[in-house]
Amino acid sequence: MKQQVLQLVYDVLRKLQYPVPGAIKCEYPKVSTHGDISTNVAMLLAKELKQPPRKIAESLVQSLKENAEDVRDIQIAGPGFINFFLKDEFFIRHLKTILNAGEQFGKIDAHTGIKANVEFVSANPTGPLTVGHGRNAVLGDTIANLLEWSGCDKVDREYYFNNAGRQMRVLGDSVRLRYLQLIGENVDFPEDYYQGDYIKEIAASLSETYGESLREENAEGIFKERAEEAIFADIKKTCDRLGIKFDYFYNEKSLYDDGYVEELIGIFRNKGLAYEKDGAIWLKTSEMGLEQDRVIVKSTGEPTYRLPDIAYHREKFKRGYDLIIDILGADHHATYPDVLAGVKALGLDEAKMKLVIYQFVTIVSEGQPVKMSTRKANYITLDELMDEAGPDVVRYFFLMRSPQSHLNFDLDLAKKETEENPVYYLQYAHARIASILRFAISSSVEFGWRYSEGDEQNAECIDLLTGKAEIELAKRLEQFPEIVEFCVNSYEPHHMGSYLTDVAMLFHKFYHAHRVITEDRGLSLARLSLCLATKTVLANGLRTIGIGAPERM
RNA sequence: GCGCCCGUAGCUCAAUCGGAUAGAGCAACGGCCUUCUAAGCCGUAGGUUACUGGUUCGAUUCCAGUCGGGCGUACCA
Repeated sequence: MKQQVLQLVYDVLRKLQYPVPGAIKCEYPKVSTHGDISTNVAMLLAKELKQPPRKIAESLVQSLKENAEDVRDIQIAGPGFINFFLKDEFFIRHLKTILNAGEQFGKIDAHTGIKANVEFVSANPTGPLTVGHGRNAVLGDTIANLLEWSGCDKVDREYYFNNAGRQMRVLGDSVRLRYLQLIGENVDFPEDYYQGDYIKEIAASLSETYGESLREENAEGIFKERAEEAIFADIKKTCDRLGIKFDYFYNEKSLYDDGYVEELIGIFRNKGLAYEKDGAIWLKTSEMGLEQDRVIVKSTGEPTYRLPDIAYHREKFKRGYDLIIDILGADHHATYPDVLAGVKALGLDEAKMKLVIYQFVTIVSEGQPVKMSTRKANYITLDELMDEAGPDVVRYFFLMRSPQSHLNFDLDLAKKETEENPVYYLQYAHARIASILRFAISSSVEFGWRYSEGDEQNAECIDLLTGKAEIELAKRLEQFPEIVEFCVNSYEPHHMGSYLTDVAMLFHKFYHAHRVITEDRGLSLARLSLCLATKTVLANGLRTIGIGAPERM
């Protein structure tokens, strides 16, 4: 509706031959006495027209009124806001639109024709996913969901990993040493090796299968392979529990095997953007707007991470994506400018790339922050979290806050409980509606009429909804598609959570104010329409953030 | 030192990219179940938006500075 009002404003401005200011805003006022939708046009025009805003507003209102449907009144208030009061019937009749759209309600076309790639998690297979990865995983998956809801032709979820490198060598050697210990060798286990129990488990399974025959094997062979295999299986299982399925697992190694890294060095050289110094190859990032040049190949001949990173993003462009999103933790923030500069230097359109940075997660247990380190095995895994709280709660916790805000994850709260948990508030509203519908089917006969699913679609009596709680709820439901759009455009899914909480709250209020099933068939059907529309919005909204909508609780 | 993020109720966080009287959840206090789910509802209390200045009709939001916290600042990823 916001869009329609905005359009109306533009039309009237043109008609009256007023200048059209750049950033006209329409918004939902916080207070109901300020109407349903409010615009700041008059204030924006004040300077240009050299007239007081309220006077300009007055000159607009008449014309606005003549051209507006569904509008009950237009008022001028405060410093010069123009406030639109919409007819209640508009919102009530809109319930039918929601019911007709059903599972599709909230799908928008903001990204029609776009092929998107969302890269997230991307943890190397050195250990189980921890709470830190959880925020990344949930954020990435939810943004992908929202892109699908906003009309993308295709959204690929991608996991980028590296199974070469030093980290992985240490991992293999950690398994090897644990294995040797198991078969009775007296070896030291270095402190900076991977300390987690999962290493011992992998070693144990190796000793079970191969006995002592691997005594002379080196770390890079079967030890590393088995570790990678086992850990990746574990990671995928964890993601699966969270409801996350990747379309691609992209191995950094393939960039070398396919010659893309080598090719990229050649391109930079040909463009005169790379040079040798001190035995290393440098990229002239200083000429690309960055502070200093960066090494892309070390003097040892080994590339630094940024070279394959650039090659990787180049591949994403080649694969035809129009939107390339990276979900990165704040600790990786510094790596992005290099990639961006590299991509730009290649003549690719860096505007297609979007970065979503999220701040760190602090686990709080018994009031104390828990320090975590994968290597030291001092961490809480995502799986443990889900064991205690369930996937829905875990997802919700990670999505409650804006990405740029530090997230305090209260372990005791997440573990402990059910009723203190905000996510149950939403789910409860959904389950409650489901229960009412069951009741309607089974018991309406006792009230002198019969309800079966779909009857509410024909409720001509929908205009019987006139209570304050009913109107308020219907108004909020109408905004759902705009919330989807807002979330996807800002890459901030936490707004969906607050919106749904608000819908749930308005529903609970309605529930306490009005009885749904009564002897009055018309009124009952009308209220069932409202219930069903609410259920639709809750279910669809929960689907966008990947949380279940239970039929009973 | 420099760069990015943050500082809002006792606690954890919002605030529709500059709007009107800054809002939720938890915690505290007082009410509401013989009627469709009390995992709920109603009410009370809680604030100089870290601080100082600036920009304008208007600032939690933008700019400068100060204080405090987090993360970076590699020929680690």
